[in-house]
Amino acid sequence: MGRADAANSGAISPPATERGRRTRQKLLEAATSEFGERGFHETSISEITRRAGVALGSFYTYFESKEAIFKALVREFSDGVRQAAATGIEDSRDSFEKERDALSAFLDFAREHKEIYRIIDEAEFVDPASYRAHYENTALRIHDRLKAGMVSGDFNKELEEAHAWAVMGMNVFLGLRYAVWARPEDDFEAIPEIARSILTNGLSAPD
Amino acid sequence: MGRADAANSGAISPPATERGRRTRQKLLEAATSEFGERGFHETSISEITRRAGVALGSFYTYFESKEAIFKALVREFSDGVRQAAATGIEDSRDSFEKERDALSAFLDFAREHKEIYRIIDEAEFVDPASYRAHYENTALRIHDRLKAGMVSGDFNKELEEAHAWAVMGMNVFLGLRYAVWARPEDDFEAIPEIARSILTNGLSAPD
Amino acid sequence: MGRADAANSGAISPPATERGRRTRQKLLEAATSEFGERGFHETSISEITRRAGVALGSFYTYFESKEAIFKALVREFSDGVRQAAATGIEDSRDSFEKERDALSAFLDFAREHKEIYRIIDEAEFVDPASYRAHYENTALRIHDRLKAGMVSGDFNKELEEAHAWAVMGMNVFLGLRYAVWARPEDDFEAIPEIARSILTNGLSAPD
Amino acid sequence: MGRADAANSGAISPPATERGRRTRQKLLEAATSEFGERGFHETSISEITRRAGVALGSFYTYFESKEAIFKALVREFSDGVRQAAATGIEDSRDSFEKERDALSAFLDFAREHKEIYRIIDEAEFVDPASYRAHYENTALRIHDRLKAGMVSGDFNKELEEAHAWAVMGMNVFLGLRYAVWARPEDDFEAIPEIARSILTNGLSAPD
DNA sequence: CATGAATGAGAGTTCATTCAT
DNA sequence: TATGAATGAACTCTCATTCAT
Repeated sequence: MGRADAANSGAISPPATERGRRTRQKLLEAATSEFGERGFHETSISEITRRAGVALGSFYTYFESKEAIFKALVREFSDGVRQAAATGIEDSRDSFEKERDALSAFLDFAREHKEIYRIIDEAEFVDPASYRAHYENTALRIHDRLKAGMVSGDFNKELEEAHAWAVMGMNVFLGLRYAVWARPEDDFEAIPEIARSILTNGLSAPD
Repeated sequence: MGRADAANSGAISPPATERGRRTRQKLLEAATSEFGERGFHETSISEITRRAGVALGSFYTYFESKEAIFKALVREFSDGVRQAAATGIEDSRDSFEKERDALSAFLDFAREHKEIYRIIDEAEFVDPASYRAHYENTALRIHDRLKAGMVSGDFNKELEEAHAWAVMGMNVFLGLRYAVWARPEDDFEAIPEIARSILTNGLSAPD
Repeated sequence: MGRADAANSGAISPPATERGRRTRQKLLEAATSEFGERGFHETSISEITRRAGVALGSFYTYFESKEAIFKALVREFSDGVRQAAATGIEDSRDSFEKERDALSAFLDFAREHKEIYRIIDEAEFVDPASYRAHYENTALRIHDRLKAGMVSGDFNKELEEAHAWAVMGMNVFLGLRYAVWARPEDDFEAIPEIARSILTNGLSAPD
Repeated sequence: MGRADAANSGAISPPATERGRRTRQKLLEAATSEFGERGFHETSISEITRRAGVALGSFYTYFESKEAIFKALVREFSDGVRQAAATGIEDSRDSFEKERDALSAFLDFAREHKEIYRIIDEAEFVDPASYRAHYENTALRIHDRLKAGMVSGDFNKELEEAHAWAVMGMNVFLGLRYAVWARPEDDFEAIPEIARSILTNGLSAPD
């Protein structure tokens, strides 16, 4: 495979010079903004290059196609989410705190990178494989945390994949509402704790 | 309203004949399939009309634009979800059952109308207002059920809007995984009960 | 020729009923307004029928094509101009008055039928033969008046076709400026007299 | 201005290379011929590019739309008329000769650029503002000449705007008849002198 | 590496006209 | 006569991609 890739005539090698690296980076940043603001189909390569301040033709020095730069961004954001969560739970003291802190880190990430929703969501149409991979990988990681919590005794022993998807869905929609569609009156700091209480007690009234 | 509509010269009036009604319906069905299979941007009007078995120009007898038929479908599906849930909870005996049954009805609906995810999700890009309206309205309805459950004593008195979004996110992602991305080995009948247990006890291990 | 026309399968016969006559008239009036406001190409048959309050298909009961109704209007206006001028000079006492009164009648006609310029001018593109015929016929009539004035001794004996075109151009542009593009501050009643003075003395300073 | 233009993302910047300048010029020439022969609505962009020998898409590298290239041509011709007249009267010895020579230059220009009538006349429908501007500016320039003739004592002191429009109309229609619709038997060289005689003595018989 | 002109397939949309009712 | 649905050719415009400089 390595050789096959090298043989792939249209393949693009990483920039060899510092100047090239900077140009590539400017393109990625411009694409993030444009895709985030207008979406994939409403964005043209020429808008990306204009925003990046480079010539139209230069785009193809760094990316094979419009899809290619989009995929690169999806991967970048997918990684960003993973890392944010991983870092966020380093100091958590139990499994419930872990889930709360993972959500909290995710919300922070989403607030700083508002484009993430539009880019990952649009992957459903532009690059379905990335889209599915992102959510399946995320679910796997959550599932792993659930398993750890089962072992530690915090969580019910019967949890399965569906629980991981339920937690993920909760997180994603809380992010949609309180990061992307945040309103001035929202107390967004309270959200992670709300999620934790749901995972701890569900919605039940106290006995 | 009547006059304003009449003044809008390019506006489209509902079909005046039975034949017209049938043609419009055929177009809606063809569009559902095409948008569901290929997505909005990969679908051309001519594919829709070919599938519907009418001439290209006939499309514009019934819809102002590609966006317009898409919006009509989003509204239709958004309504379908609402109705499915409403019907599904008619016989539920308590608030927890209501949530379980609503999810169950939604999963059934999604399994029958696999296109719904692609169409509603793509609304984020094609018609953001519908997309947001769909989720905000759905959250409102869930919130209303939560309030009813608080009054009835089933639910914790502290539930708020965020809880509704959490429940909605859980449902949406369970639908994504177990209706849209269902695998043969899945026991999808068990899903609603899993959701109910989360809402009842969270993920906690029994005391 | 009469028979040949009758044999022409697509040919349209004059309305047989009073109702038909009224519908045809409504179409002509609607077309006058639409062509006058938007021009030939920006006007669609459906706008004409909507304005006339009849069904789209009914248009073809009365006119063979969009060009056909346009031609009918050009002819109507061309005739209107001819008649207005003819009536306007009935009481004129000499050849100079005749020209003044013809212009005056034309200006009145154009003020009442503002659409005339757009319709006759657009004939240059829609039906060049009518356009040319209109101006050549008008020039011929003016030329005839010039000849009469030469015979009566009012006019210089050397006048020829070019003089007729010059007079016509003067009239047409005075109409453009003082009927179609009239400004509130204009003293449009003075215009015919100005034209007469030009035809009488040119622009020369008095000796 | 610079910044405003740059901000207008879809705006078209002047060709940066010599090759670009040539392509733009070829398009203008092809458009002149096509609009002149068929008119604006009967001409398609693809006919223009075919005649220019460039690809369809290249059109939009240089012009924003079919209207845009048309406007550019109207401006060009409007300018051409102005210049032709200005040059034509450089050696005229009095005000009457000036008018004669201006007309003569205009007739020459129109004979060399037969498209001018169709293009300027069609502006009435394609870009009414240019059409009106062309004639109002032309009338202003004629009016200025009339004023100069009043000061010099050649012309009657009472001349006003209407006289300018009358002169312009005369010229335009003499051009229509003797440049655009010229006939073999016409003595077109005599036309400017005829116009001069009208401006000198009107149509009156000599005393 | 950078530039920007050139390409052309492909899309959405319009609308004059026809025709079954 | 009147209706309005149906037709499909034709058009303008977009834009990802290529390539000569």
